[in-house]
Amino acid sequence: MSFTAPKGSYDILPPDSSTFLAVRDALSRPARLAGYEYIETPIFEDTGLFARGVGESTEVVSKEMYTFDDKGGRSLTLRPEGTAGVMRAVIEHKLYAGQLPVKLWYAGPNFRYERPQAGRYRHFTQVGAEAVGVDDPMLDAEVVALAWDGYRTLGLRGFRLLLTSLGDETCRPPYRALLQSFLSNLDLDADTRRRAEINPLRVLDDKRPQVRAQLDGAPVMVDHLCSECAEHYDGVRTGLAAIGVEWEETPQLVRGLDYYMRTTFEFVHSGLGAQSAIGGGGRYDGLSAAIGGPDLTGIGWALGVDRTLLALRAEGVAVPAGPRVQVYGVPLGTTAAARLFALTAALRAAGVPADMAYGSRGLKGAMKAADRSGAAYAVVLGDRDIEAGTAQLKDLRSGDQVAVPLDALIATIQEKLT
RNA sequence: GUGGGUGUAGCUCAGCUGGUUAGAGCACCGGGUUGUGAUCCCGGGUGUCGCGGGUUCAAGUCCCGUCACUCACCCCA
Repeated sequence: MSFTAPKGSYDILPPDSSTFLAVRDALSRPARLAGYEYIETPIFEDTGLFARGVGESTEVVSKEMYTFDDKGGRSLTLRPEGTAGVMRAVIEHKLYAGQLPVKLWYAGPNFRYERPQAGRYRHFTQVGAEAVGVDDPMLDAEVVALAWDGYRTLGLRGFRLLLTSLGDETCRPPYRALLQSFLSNLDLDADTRRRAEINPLRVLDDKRPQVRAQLDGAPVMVDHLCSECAEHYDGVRTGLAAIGVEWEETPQLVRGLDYYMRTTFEFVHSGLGAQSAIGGGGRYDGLSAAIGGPDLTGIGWALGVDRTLLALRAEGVAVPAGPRVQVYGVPLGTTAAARLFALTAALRAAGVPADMAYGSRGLKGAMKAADRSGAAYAVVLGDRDIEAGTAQLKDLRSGDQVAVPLDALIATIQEKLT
């Protein structure tokens, strides 16, 4: 009997795992620099939170949730997205009672029961940011810009920002009715007809040519915004333009979660196969009230770490990984090994990433291990050296080797590494 | 949920219309050098040919089933 990672999940292994960490760090850095503070919420929540927050009509809730009963009979669900849990925490702990906006960022796994394919997993990792409690179009622009900066600083270039406004409770219902009457005159299959009933906006995003062909001239939300929404949207665009963020007006942009309204955006990349979105978000002013909280506005995004990695690979961008070991100890014999063991610990205590050869590999094997470790220097120590009170310090790049007094070794190494 | 593709060594793959001991490159291990890596030379195959059944004198190769992976539809980060 042997086991493999469950369908749709995968292991993040070295050496790629360091890139994974670096991407997660880089995507969240702009938010951290902008006053967003870290929040960590449970990976499972009350099933009702997602049903009401994300929306019963969404595919995510209706067929993609990992739901189970715990031993106490509670219905819990592995989170399919991050915003609902964060909003729940904001409400539960009354974070909105302090200064607004409440700015939060988070990172972690999410779960959706979907058929896996390139860039789509059942267990996927997102970095998220949310700004709650202030309805200012400039805040929308800030949030969008934070994601933009994250991708840019990673070295990603081939991504595009799609932007639109979904209107609000004033202008969306009449538009929705208008769209539904337009769609009712089209030749659509039963499945799509049902979708037109539940969420007609989503039909606009259909990729199939036979559907696309009929969508010319379909009414779009941005042409039917109420004056408040239109003004808000103008403010967002003015803000983005002011800081050099480039976007593409995309009226047919639709998000999969019901809570989005007004500002809505998606970052797409062409290098991932069929799954083009590497991040997305928008304004969710109705979410708090929908899950029993006060009337709180909010705007945020979630960026897919897995998909960003695919995009980086597609562009051939190398992400600088964290520091590897700098010094590697090569002992000859047990006496020397004991001395090197203590020396290695002292190097680490002095802040120098260090490792050494364990087990009886022999000198050749230990040197090989030193080479593979990526270390800049090897410290070779044998009985002969101990007698002389020195260690052999070898520069693994040049091959130069010098004898250094043992009591000056750490200082010498620190000096060479700076 | 629906459809297509692929399963041979740790990895990437070769193995022609079935034919006898299953291969290559890389990686890995050992030696050349019991005090020196990366380079070089020599040696080592580390394998349930995904799994089960069938056809055949003979199956990695053909057929059926099954599982896994993968790509796309759908959906979405």
